[in-house]
Amino acid sequence: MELPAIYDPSVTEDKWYSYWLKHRFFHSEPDERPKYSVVIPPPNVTGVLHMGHMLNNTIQDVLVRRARMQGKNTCWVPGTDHASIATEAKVVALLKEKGIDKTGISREEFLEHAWAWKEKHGNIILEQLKKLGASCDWDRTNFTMNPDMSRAVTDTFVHLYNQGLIYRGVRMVNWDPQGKTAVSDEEVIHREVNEKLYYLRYFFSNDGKRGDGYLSVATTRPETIMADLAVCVNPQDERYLGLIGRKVLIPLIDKEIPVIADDYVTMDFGTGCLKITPAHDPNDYEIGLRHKLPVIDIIDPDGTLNDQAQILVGEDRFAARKKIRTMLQESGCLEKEEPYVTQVGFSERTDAVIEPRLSLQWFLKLEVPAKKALEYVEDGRVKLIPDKYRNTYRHWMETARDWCISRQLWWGQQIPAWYLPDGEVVVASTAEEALKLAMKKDPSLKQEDLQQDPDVVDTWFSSWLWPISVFDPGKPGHPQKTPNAELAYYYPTDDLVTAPDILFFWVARMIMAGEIYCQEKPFSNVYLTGMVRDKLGRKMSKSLGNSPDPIELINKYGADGVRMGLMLCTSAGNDILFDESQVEQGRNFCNKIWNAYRLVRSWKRDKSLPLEETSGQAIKWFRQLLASTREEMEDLFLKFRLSEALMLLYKRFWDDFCSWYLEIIKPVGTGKKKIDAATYDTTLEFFDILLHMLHPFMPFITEELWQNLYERNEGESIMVSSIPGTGSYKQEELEQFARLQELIVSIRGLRQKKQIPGKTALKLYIKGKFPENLYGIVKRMGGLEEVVPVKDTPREGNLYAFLIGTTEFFIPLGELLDTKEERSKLQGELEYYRNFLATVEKKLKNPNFVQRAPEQVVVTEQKKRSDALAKIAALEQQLSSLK
RNA sequence: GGGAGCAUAGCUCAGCUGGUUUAGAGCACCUGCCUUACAAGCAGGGGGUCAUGAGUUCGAAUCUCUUUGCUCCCACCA
Repeated sequence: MELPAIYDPSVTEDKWYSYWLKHRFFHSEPDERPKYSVVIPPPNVTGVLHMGHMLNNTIQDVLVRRARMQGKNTCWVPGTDHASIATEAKVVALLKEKGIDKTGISREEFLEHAWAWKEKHGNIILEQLKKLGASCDWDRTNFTMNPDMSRAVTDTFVHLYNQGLIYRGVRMVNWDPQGKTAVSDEEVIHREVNEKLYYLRYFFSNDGKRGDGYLSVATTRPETIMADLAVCVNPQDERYLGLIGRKVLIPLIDKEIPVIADDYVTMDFGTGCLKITPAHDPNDYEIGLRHKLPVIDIIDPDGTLNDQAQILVGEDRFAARKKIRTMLQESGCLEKEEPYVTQVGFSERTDAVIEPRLSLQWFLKLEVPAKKALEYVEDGRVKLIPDKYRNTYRHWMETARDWCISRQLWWGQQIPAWYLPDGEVVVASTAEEALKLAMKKDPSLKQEDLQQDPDVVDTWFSSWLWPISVFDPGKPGHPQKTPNAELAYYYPTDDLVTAPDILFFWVARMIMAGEIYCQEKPFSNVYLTGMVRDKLGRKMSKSLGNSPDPIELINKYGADGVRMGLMLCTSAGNDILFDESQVEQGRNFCNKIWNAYRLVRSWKRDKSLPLEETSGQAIKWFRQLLASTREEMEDLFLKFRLSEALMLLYKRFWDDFCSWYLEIIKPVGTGKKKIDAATYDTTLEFFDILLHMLHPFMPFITEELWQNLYERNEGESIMVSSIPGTGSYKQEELEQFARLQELIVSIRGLRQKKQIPGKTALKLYIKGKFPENLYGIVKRMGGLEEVVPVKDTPREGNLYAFLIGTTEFFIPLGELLDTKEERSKLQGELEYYRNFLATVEKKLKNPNFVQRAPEQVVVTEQKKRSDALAKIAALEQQLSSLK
């Protein structure tokens, strides 16, 4: 078979992916084998694959493929999330382009558009994952708004309501004026913003007219003054003691409001006077409650001022701020303004400035679930990787406030609550059941008398059920129900791979749902990936244009190359600085593997040839190296140190297998490609093992070569084949070989330095310990004609001398030896070892050290001393023989 | 404002339950090579007072504290 010198991923990747699909290797059904299950963090159905997905899904695929090769019944469940607010925003924008206003169409019409859009774009991201090689069980592809998934959400709502965990109430919520919906605390992102602090004059009231004197009140939100209901000072504040109870006038509208006192106010901030606006500030709301103030809401859901404001009606809150500033100035009520840096909340999804807003919403009590979910992590039933996230996790779980779960949107699961004409509410899974409940209160009621709550639940209220409902959608909402066979087999899942920014949104809540409905964790390990940034450490964003298109990268470098590039620079929890050069390294590695295979394939197996000593020794060494590598790999995977595992394989393949093993055994001489059968067979076996170890990281090229390695039948695949055994290893023998390598590197270095061509054969004397059965390899790799063991330093002149461990080596160089240079080299080394000896002896002469240090450490130091002494003696002798 | 984490070679990182010679890897870099597997390659090589200052210790990259510089999380003092 003639193979091209350059590996071309484009001819293999699609071929093998279709092959895997055709033979349903990704599909899993419960059986008697041990299972390994993973649920994908469902990407937004509107989403397009970005580098974060690439990283995340590569990691999952590596874990999944490795488990599968270990013989586990492996199930990776894929799917997408309906992402209510993000998707709804997209659909609204899309309709707007078509000239359709959401407010002008019915809920049903809107949902039709939304579903149509989902059908058209919803699978893009999953198709992209296939390009990456993701071995998901596509038969199980799910969607958080599939009917049975939605049913699970509804049942959960009903169950938790009946448990008294869900309640409805008026609360100050985070309002997104762009999405026109409430959002949870976690969906608000605080950013520092340069604003102004305005100092406003609230004149004392003289029967509703401006009296003498005023209170100066500092605020960042002058547009809300019309909703003021008091000015508040600290009761301890001597400046204002006599003023409590007096009335002041709101600037511009001259409305009379009282001066009240509350401990909340800090005396040394601003002027010590705080305007109280209960409708538009959470703290003011609390103060308002304490002082029984009414509430005046002047801002509409879309962020514009309403009639209640009296002035600037219809203006957007920020436009109103600008205008009111001018008006205040003109009326003499703006005392001064100063620059002020403050934290402003933005909506995670729409980036609109969050407006605190009083509204009637549904809440889920988190206190008890959070406490239980904390225990899972604290006692190690759920492990976070890296461990540092335990602190943040604990902090959040200890301070979690009730979760606002209602959203004023249409795209999502509608809240299963029905209102009776008298305003009473019934909560039930279906309209019929709701009617039954309602009729218990009033038998005359009919279906049309009931009004379903128009809101939907938060997306996370569906995704927190994901690891349960993908297996058994009937289980959420029904803690007593016996789990179906799937849930019983696959749950809890093994590993979850996700980003730390949704640790609370999602991970914590899945643990809560797991506890509530299964009394069991949803997964054992949570591997938290870092964020993918560009090489300058900046976040990848569309506006910066620094985010590469993953599909283009795959087309350019191959999926294996991209996977390797990502995996090389990922350590759990640390952000990864992505640079295309890493992907290039991945591609180069593919090419290396490819060419190693080409070399092996170019040989002719010849049964009549005997096994050469050099090959025998190389085989013995490499077999042990593989055994020790597998042991290391086990350990690295256990600790989720995936980049290190890959780097280890990279070095084993490139440095050890290619540069040493293959170079030692490869047939030499022109045109001669014959190789003895034993070496040939063993080399294929080694190749087989290496391909197996590499496969989780680089599935395509390994499958391609594995298929070629031996005769294969249709239906076979590396991904479901077992790894050949490697046996045991002896550490001393590996170390011995490492010294052999060091010797050869020294000889090559000498050649390089002295410009001795490879063809010029050299002679080597060995004084000291060095196994004779490795002479052959030394000769071959070092280009030597003779290796001579000696008892004493040879008498021969012009010897180039060097040390490895305590063994001395000499190479006669004749004219080439520069005695002066040689002497200074030896003297340099001598100085080094003398200094070294000095530090060691300093330690050993220190009675404190000898007394207090552990015996083993002292022994090591003594060994260091004797070694150094031996080396110094050797060097001195070499030096004297130079003269 | 509170909390957490990080700082080791030009870059990305490992080492951090203190003691395996005087700190490692990959990439990048430098030198020499188109040696019929691979120039996406081969061979060789240089490069770090482990951010700072102090302390604990016989001994510190590793433990404690100080300073500086980044990063993240939490927190609604107008």
